[in-house]
Amino acid sequence: MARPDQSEEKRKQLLPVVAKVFAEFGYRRTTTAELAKRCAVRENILYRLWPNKKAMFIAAIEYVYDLSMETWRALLAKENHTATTAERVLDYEARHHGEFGLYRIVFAGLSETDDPQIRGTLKKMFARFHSFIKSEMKTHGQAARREAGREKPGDDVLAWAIVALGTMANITREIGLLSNPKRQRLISDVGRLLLDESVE
Amino acid sequence: MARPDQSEEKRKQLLPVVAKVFAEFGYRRTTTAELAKRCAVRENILYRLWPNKKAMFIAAIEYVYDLSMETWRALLAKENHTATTAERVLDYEARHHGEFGLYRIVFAGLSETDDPQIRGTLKKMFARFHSFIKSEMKTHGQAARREAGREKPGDDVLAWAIVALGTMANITREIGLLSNPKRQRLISDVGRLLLDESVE
DNA sequence: ATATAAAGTAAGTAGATACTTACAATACAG
DNA sequence: CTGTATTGTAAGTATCTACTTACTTTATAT
Repeated sequence: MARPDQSEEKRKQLLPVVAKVFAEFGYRRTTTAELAKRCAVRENILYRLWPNKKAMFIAAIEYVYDLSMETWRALLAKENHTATTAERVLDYEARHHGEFGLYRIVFAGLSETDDPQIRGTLKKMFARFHSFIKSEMKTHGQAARREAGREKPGDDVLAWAIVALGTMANITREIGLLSNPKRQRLISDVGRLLLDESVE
Repeated sequence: MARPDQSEEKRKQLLPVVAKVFAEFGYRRTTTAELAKRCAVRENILYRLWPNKKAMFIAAIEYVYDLSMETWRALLAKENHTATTAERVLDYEARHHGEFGLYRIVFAGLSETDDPQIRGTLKKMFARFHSFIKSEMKTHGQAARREAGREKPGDDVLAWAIVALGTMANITREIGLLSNPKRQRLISDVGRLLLDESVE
C-alpha cells in the first residue's frame, strides 16, 4: 500500500548521536532543538521516534550501557591464558575509562533520580553491572591461587578507594539499590579491609 | 548614616535552606522562584546576596561540605580508645549516609562539570576529603597492628566495591582530579586486591 | 499509474524561568 | 528629627524550550 515503516532503523541510526549529546550536556541542558540539529533532522521527527525527551534519555542510557557490555563480552571471548576474565575487564576499564560517555550519562541520570523511570533504568543498569562482575569474580577465584604477587596499592590510592566506597554507597542509596545493612557492610567491612591494607 | 549592612548574616541564615532545595531538585530543576519561596523572601533579595544562581549553588556545595567535615571533626575529637579515628569515621558514614544531602548536590554538580567554577569547587572538595582520609589512615595504621580480626566481606559486597572503584575513577576523570596512571592504579591495584580477597 | 502512508519542512505556542526595575518601608547615624 | 542606605514588595521582561500543527514531498505496494 505505502512506504514501509522504518522507525526502528531510524531509531538505531540516531541513538548514538542522541547519546553523545546527552553525554555532553547532561539531561536538562540538552535541548530537543540541539538533539535535532546534531541528528540533522527536525524536532518533530525525533518526536515520532520517541514520545518525549525523557524517553530519548532513557534510550540513551540503555544504548550506552549495552555498548559497554558488548565491549566487555568481546574482551572476555578472547582467549588469554595469562589473565582471568575479571583481570582483563579491570585492565581494560583502567585503560579505556568512559570512552562511551557512560558515566556522564549516569551522572546526568543521578540528578534526575526523583523520576521513577530514570531511577529504575539506572537501578537496573547498576544491578546488571554488579552481577556481571560478581559472576566473573568466581572465574578469577579459581585462577588466583596459582598466580600470587600483585602490585601493592599505596596509601594515596587506598584513600581514593575509600572515597569511592562512600560515593558508591550514596549512589546506591539515592537510587534505592542496596538495603541499609548491605550499604553499611560495604563501607565498614571493605573500608576496614582497605585501612588494614595500608599498614601491612 | 544609615542601616548597617547585614548581608553576611542573611547569607548564613538562608544558606541551609538554599542547600536543601538544591539537594532536593538538583541544579537545573531548582528555580530561583522556588528558592525564594522556601527562603520566604522575594527573588531579588537572593540576587542581592549572590550575583546569580550559579553562585548560590556553589555556596551550597561548600556549605554542605563544611557541615560534613564539622561533623567528622567532632567525631574525631571524642575520646574513644577502642577504635581509631579512621574507624570511627567509617562507622559514622556507614550509619548516617548523606544526611546533609551532600551527595545529591555532588551528583547535581557532576552534571554541570563543563562549568569551570562548578568543576573547580567539586575538585577542591574531593581533594580535601581525600587528604583528610589519608591523614587519618596513618593514625589507624598504628593501632591496627594491636587489634586484628575484622569482618570478612562477602563476594556480593566485594563486587559492589569494584563497581565503586569504576564509578569513582570516572568521577575523578570527569572533574580532572586524578592523572591517568593514578586512575589506572586505583582500578587495577585495588581491584586486584579485592578480587583476590574474594577467594582466600 | 496511483492511492496511501511515511518522511520531511516550517512555523508556532504555551509555559517556564533567570534576572531586572521601580518603588515603598524601615532603621539607624548624625 | 531627618537624610540616607538598607530591606522589602510587586510586577515585568526577554529568552528559552518541550512539544504541536498544518502542510508538502516521497516512496512503494498494488
